[in-house]
Amino acid sequence: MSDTLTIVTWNINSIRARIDLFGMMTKKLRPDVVLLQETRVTDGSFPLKTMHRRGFKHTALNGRGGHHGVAILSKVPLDDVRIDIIGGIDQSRHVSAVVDWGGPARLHSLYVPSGGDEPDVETNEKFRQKLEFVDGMLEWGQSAVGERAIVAGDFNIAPYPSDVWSHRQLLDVISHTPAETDRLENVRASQGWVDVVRRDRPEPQEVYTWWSYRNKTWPGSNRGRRLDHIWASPSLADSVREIDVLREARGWEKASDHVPVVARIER
Amino acid sequence: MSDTLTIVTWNINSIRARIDLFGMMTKKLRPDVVLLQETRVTDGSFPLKTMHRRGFKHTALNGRGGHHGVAILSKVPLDDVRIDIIGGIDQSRHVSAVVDWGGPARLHSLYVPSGGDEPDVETNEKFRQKLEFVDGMLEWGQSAVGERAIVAGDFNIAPYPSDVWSHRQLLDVISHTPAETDRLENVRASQGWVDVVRRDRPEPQEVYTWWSYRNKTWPGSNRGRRLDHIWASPSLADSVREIDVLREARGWEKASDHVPVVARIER
DNA sequence: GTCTTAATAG
DNA sequence: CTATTAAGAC
Repeated sequence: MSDTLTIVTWNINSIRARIDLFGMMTKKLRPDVVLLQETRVTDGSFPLKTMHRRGFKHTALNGRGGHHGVAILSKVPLDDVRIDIIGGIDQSRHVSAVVDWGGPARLHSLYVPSGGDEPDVETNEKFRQKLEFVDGMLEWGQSAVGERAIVAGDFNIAPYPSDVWSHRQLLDVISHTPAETDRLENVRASQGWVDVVRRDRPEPQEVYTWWSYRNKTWPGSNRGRRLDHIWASPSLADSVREIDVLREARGWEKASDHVPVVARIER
Repeated sequence: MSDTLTIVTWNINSIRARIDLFGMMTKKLRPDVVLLQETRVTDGSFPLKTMHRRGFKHTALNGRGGHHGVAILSKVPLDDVRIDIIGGIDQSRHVSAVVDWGGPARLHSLYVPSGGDEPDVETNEKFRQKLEFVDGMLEWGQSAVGERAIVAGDFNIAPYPSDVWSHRQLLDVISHTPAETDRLENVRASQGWVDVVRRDRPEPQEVYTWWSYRNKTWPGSNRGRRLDHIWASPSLADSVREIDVLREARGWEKASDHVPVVARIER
């Protein structure tokens, strides 16, 4: 173990269907801790043996059935595993655990609801739930930000103009509507979370972590969005360095539509 | 083209899922004509381009949707393609075509219904249909046997004691019940078809062409059955030589539960 | 487009 | 156990 702790967050879109891609990712990035979203597997069927074989001996799981599901795989010990219900939505969208890295630091794997197709809370229950989830983060994050903490995962929101391939064309598309981006930015700013990716690659740099499966938008037209995020609490933010987006993973055989995002934490 | 025409019959259990195994088979056996069953694909989605690339430029298809389906792939011209409805059961279970091999010879690819689980015509509609299909072969085969002809395929019946791993234990198991074996043997004998596999490997030699996916019966316990057959009309039988069962195919990665059966026809 | 589950078939 | 289809989710 060196003097940096390498953390990866990745919406892997089924850990079972992409267990080999998980291996390719670890070979490439050598992470100490991996925060996964959309594992799509109940805890009992999670491929723990494979993970152990690959050195991830410490795990925190929160999966249930074919949808959603989050997990933390770690080479360093995980303490005080916790599952939080955010915004009253009980759907395996959060798990966290504490690592000892220059003192305790809590790592949260977060999976915000996607929100369906129509950005209308009246007609689209899923969109309403998504907003409720982000509203729920207002209270939830208030206590989380008080620790040395990282919140990382698929937020399903691209908050800034350079987080999408076309700000104008996506203003009415779920993930980039003001109803979402305003709420998310309010959570972040009011609590003091540092969006470390944007800190190191400030606007108007384009940063994307997701490219749709539908339409062959990748890599040609590059119609991506930055849906995956790493937030650091103020007390930890200065130790977070070397942010990276593993863009090439979108081109792998049988790729996830999301790519891994990496950060390294100094001790 | 040499002086023998190599014919293979194979229940491939999805041509799309096993297109690579089809290639392995052809590399191994170098067939001129392949009679397939359980192709599980509509004609429009049949991988014709791949077949053409591999030299099978002449095809006769009868598939419709996710189940059943038969086909003939050939390196030599196919004439007078015909689809017969046998026993009134219209389920893509037959296709035939004529090759010119020392005169015209009709090759039939046949897929007899499996028959479900309970050997009871009262409670099991599928079993009733299976018996109706074999009864239908009585009339159908009468005209077929008048030509120089091969009828090959998955008959889903193991007619003789040495066609199953335990005659006694399978007497009440569909594929080896007297209701089936008596009917099939009656069709064969009354019309004069030559079961060329049994002619060359007479009882009590064990010959199996199928090993179940359920339970790991292969290769250890060798609980197989001879469900796939090659029958020759009297006028052609003497030209049929070098029967072989490609047993090793059951051990291939992602194998079909049936293995290819080969015959060579002299000109 | 790419997964999941479930039902259905073999 | 190994396929298929269909629905639903993302």
